[in-house]
Amino acid sequence: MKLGQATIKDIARELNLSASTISRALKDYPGISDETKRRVKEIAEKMNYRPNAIALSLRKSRSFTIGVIIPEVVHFFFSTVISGVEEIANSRGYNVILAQTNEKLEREISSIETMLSNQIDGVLVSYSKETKSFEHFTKVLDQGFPIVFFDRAPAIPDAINVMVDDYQGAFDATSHLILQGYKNIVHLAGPKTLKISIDRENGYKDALKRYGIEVNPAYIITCPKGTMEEGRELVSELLASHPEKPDAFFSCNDIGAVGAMMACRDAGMKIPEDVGVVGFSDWQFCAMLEPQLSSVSQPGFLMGARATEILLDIIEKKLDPSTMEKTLVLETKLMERDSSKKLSQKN
Amino acid sequence: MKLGQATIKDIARELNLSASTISRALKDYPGISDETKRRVKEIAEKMNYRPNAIALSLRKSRSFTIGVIIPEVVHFFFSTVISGVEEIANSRGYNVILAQTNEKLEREISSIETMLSNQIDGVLVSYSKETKSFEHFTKVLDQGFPIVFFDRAPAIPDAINVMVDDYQGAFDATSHLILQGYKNIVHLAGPKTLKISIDRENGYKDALKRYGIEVNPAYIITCPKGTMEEGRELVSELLASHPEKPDAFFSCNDIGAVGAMMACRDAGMKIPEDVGVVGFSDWQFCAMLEPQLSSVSQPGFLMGARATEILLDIIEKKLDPSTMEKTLVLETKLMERDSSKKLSQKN
DNA sequence: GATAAAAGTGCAAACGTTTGAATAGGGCAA
DNA sequence: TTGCCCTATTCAAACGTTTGCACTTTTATC
Repeated sequence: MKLGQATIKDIARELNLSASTISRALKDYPGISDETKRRVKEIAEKMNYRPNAIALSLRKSRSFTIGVIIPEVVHFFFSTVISGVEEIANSRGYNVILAQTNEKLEREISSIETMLSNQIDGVLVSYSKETKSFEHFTKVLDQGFPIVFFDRAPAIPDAINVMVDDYQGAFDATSHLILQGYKNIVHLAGPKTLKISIDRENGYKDALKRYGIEVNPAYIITCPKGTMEEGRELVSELLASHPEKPDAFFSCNDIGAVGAMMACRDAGMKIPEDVGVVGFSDWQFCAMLEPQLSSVSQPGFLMGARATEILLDIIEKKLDPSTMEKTLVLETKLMERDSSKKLSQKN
Repeated sequence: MKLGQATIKDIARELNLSASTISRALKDYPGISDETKRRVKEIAEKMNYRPNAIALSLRKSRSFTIGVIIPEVVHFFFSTVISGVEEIANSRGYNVILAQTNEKLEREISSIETMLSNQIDGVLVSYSKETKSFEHFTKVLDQGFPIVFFDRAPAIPDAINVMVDDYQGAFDATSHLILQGYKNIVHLAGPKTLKISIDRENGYKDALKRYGIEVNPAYIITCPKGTMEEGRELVSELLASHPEKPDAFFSCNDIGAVGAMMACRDAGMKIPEDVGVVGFSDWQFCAMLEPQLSSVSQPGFLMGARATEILLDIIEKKLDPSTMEKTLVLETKLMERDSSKKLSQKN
């Protein structure tokens, strides 16, 4: 009948009761007669009553909504993270509001502003590649607002992070290549603004050192864009210009690894016989390639889920940000596939 | 100083003015002296004032938030849709709240309920595979609440849809296989609950008829799960059991197509010489496979963007749902790659 | 039959904002 | 002085809930 949604007041009018009685009856508060409760619920049902969460938010200064700020949605890893966030948030009665920054600092700043305006209870952030200063985060953190960072850990003291052991993952991947008999291992590195890039590079370097191989700076190629074309081009150039050709590639991402595979194929090199390749992230398609691409798998869903659990625990005061463990490191797992299996190939 | 955020009242107290004056000053209403405006803005800035969008929502009965209900986030196509939605919503000043159903009807129903409770202004929906009855949508549509469906069009008269021309895409893909000289074309079909599955199957059938090829029911295999393993198994079985082996596969999704490619390889058949394969959706990885997989590309970003534009236009009354065009069909594009190029291979 | 306790319900304020209407003070013409 | 119009500001209600307190009525106790 009415235009908008039925409210508590409408029910009150209908039954000649006060709004407070309706509110209490609906919530099964003690002190309301069973008969009244029954009638209220019946009418509520009939009028298709749906509590107005906005009014509740205003009253309680709690919105039961968390924000997620992410560089890109169209990204296998991040989409798995979102999935994990959504799953936990939903199961604990929270909504998820989403913003993607497209790796732009400006979008990051405006997103967090809008979200705060919308009274979110907390936010999960993976900051953009452009972000070098973290004031827009510290400003709100200082006000006691809960932020949990994931994947990309910011240079903020005492910030709460959920990340993957990028160093160890890279170390494992590089070690694996060495143990398979590859000697000249090139690293396709990510932008230096991201801690994960640096960690992965360090893992790579330390693995080489561990096995007594000298780190060759010319073998570390930075791929700022992280696209397949970029990887393909840079690797092609390297192969063309370098007298002693590299015989393995460890890329900081899977897409770059595919680029490397293509460049190698272009140069007539066979994978894994002539050259080994390992990627990072273990995107879905790794198992579909020919040969299947070895990669360091990152538990995206788990990361999203754990980060959300921590955030909600902080929001609900089950966890105290000042005394809690600040960093949660999740383990990676090297998925050894054909692209790096020189040894088994020899059999 | 204070615990929470500064409010209009705080500014009012600070300047010994009333809340209404502050509100008007901040919005540059006429009738407020320039001097007052200046002072108000200065203090607002200093106190780090941030308007409370929740209070505004309550007042205006408008939340400037739209919902997106989607089967899965970890899905290339859907993630591109989300990206398009986010882009347009953001540029027009709206928030996006996200829910994934994991293809469960129950989640779909509870998601829309929660969103309505949260006073969203409208919702974009791609319904789940489990959904057979649409009452939970018609109920809210009848109340005049704006819903735009995308990709999967529901059986609801007058519902507003943005979809892809699945029929034409399938027709094109099948025609392409025929023109390349393949004769026994198998179709890996999707669940019959989805209109897109039926449309694609019809496109396949009609293309066969168009070229005078009889439709063989045994060549239509339904893959309810749509996983790679499922495709691989079903195709392997078919190849093993069928005396006259099929020489091409048109799959209703890319993952199934990869399964088919693997099964063919397992059976010692060469792609594209012995068997042609075409997928649907043109996921990122298609161009990374060996051979590269031909596929029907769906404009996911555009679909998200257009659906959002339509939804916001309805919300903002720029478009009238009763008189507007109900269905927007976006074109697909066949990406012809090596997996289906028998002819050029022969040269 | 008085008194107290218990049961059931209503009042009113609060959350932060907007907005139509009212008010105060000043200037100016008649 | 009166009357009128400006300008700048305030009042108060409204959006839909919740909740401490007060109020009425019934029931129990002595």
